Amino acid sequence: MNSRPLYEEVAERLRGQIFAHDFAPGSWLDEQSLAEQYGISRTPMREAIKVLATEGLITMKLRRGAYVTEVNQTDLAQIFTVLSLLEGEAAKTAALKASESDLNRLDDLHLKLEKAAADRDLEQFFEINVRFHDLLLEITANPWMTGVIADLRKVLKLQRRNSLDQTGRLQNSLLEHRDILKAILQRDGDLAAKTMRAHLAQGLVASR
Amino acid sequence: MNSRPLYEEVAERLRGQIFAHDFAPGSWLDEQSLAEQYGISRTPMREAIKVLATEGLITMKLRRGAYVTEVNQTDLAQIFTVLSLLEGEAAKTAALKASESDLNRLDDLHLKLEKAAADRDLEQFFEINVRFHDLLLEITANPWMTGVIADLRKVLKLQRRNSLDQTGRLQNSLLEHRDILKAILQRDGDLAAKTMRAHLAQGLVASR
DNA sequence: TGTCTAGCTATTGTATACATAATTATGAAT
DNA sequence: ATTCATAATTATGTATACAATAGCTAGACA
Repeated sequence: MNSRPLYEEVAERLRGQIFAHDFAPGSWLDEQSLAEQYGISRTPMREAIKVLATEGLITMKLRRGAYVTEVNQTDLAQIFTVLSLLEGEAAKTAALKASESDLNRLDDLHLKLEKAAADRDLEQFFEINVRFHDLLLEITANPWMTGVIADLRKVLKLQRRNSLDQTGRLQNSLLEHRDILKAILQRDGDLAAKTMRAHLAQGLVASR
Repeated sequence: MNSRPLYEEVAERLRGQIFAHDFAPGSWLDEQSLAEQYGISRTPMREAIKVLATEGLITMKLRRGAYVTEVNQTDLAQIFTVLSLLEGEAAKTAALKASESDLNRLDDLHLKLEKAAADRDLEQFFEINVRFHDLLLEITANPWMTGVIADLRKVLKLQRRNSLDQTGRLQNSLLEHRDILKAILQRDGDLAAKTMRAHLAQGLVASR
């Protein structure tokens, strides 16, 4: 009756729990008790665990089971290096090939971001922020790039405490977004890439 | 007794068969008969299939089983776009931070590449070529970048017929490698990135 | 009291059995 | 002959059962 296999739903739910830090990085995942909690058998739970392990969220130890992956500061810096490069390129591509309607959508989203910032609505700001980045990827229309970025962002979510709540980070993030949008509206690809890279570099600093 | 779980060995073996085109892209993978062929039960076979599916080599269809992923020309172009960017950056980083001993190793490898080309030893040329690219990644020392590149290269291997056997491709590839090495030895990061991107762009053209 | 060994337990790894849904085959009716 | 409905088959999805090993506990001996 379900529209998708159980192991996928389980994988998604488990992912959510890991992102929510229900399980701390490094902690052991008891597949038996997890299966009981979810009200399923071990089989789909094991398959879901394999998926998350391949994604890098979980680390398998031979005959010792599954552990939530720990990412250290070095990992974070290296991941941000790759992300900056990719999202920078996406911003550049978007600047060059966005349609007029795309630009309107970007502008519209940014307005909502400004509003969320003015309202000091962190939750909302965070969500719109993600949508802005996603829209750039949508305009870039390279599913493989989008996929790679999504994978890396997943790993980031293991560690990153919401860095926007740090003093001034929200305001700075907004300023950076303004620069990015401006560059794109001017169709200045190189500037778009540069401002995006700077934006993500700040993200790394804020995550320390 | 085994040093690693069965599903991992199965995943590796299955990957190899897919790369060897034992199963054509788009073809159905009969998990039951595969398990019989491998002399194992369906359970580890299913777990291995989940791993390859997460890697993108296999596509799951609900209640229809597993199929070898088909990549089309658009996919290839998009993947090469991302690869060029990443490997270009790796070449740049390598040019800037390689130690003298690293440079010697690169030079040494390239000499072997020249020899393989002179001998018209395609097998050898292909292998040294891969080692050269890998060495650049090793010098760059960003495991996450290396991992992303490895993932994308896996998907490429689904489709790419060995493009080096095309007339003149080997010779051109060698020339491109010369340019890359020269840029790195001169520690010209931007030129290294540029020549590497050009090299991969040619790889895409050759794969058509 | 400390340490080494033996076996015990808990958990992973693997196999088998059962349930369910999709495709194909069969047959009847128009 | 073609089409639709229904049954049979087959493969996937899920659960349970069995096997094997790593780590722990307890007991014996120094």
